Amino acid sequence: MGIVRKTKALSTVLQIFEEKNEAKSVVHLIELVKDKMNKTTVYRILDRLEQDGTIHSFNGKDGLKWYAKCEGCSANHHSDKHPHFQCTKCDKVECLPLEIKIPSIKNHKVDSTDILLIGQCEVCSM
Amino acid sequence: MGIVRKTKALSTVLQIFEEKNEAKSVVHLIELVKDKMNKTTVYRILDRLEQDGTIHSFNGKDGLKWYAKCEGCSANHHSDKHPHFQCTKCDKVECLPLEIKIPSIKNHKVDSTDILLIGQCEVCSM
DNA sequence: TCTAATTTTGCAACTCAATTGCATTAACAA
DNA sequence: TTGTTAATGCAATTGAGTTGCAAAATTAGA
Repeated sequence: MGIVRKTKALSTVLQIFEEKNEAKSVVHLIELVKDKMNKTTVYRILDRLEQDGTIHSFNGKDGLKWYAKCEGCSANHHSDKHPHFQCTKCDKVECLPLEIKIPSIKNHKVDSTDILLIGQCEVCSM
Repeated sequence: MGIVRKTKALSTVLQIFEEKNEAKSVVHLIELVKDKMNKTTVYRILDRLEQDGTIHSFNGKDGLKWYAKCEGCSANHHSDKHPHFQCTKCDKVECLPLEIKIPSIKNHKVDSTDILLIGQCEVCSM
């Protein structure tokens, strides 16, 4: 069960994802809202939003957890198979609107993929 | 600078990677050698071996750091672009001898990739 | 609108992987 | 064998993420 009640803390977090379609690390999110709510609350809201399929999570290059808004996902179906790109200079993460073909692997059942491309983003590669 | 001196602790760790070509999490490695050396030593040896290109590291599905022996890598060139597969049931990780085609991304420079496939391995999918 | 049920939050304490500083020990070149 | 310095052990620390519990906020129903 995900979101049940609409609270102030919830809309604060939701707004961050809605005003700019950009991935955010949990650490950064906590920093952004630190005057408005406790870090535990941030973790719990993110959990609930992910259960509802509103956002999806993935691991950044340093092992930190990141979240981004889902496009066309729901609680029962999560199409978070798209790859992410993280810049080594500015650390920003982008969701890439690409399908990456994963060849099937003998005797293995692949449920999900976690693909992170690491390099220099548009701004930092100039 | 990677490995300079050949110590007992070093060969203990190296032997683990050599006797079985299997990825290991740092946590598991520390457990394996806990009677022979300090965990700090394990972390430092892994660092040095990675700098030399003897092993490569990647993040497992739970954010833990894993290491595996490199095939055809050196200190200056690291061909760790191969994907890894982690089983949701037994947690084991395999290095997959596959090339995954990454389409080039406009105005981005991709230096490396971090691809983790998650599912059930040969043993656990039966 | 008021009340009761229950979800959500804040706070403090905790877990656990990973790192750091420093004194001691071990490797090895000369 | 000795001196240099890399490597190690140990204790303390960092930082992300989690947990338990009491207090506060939301919401459904009267």
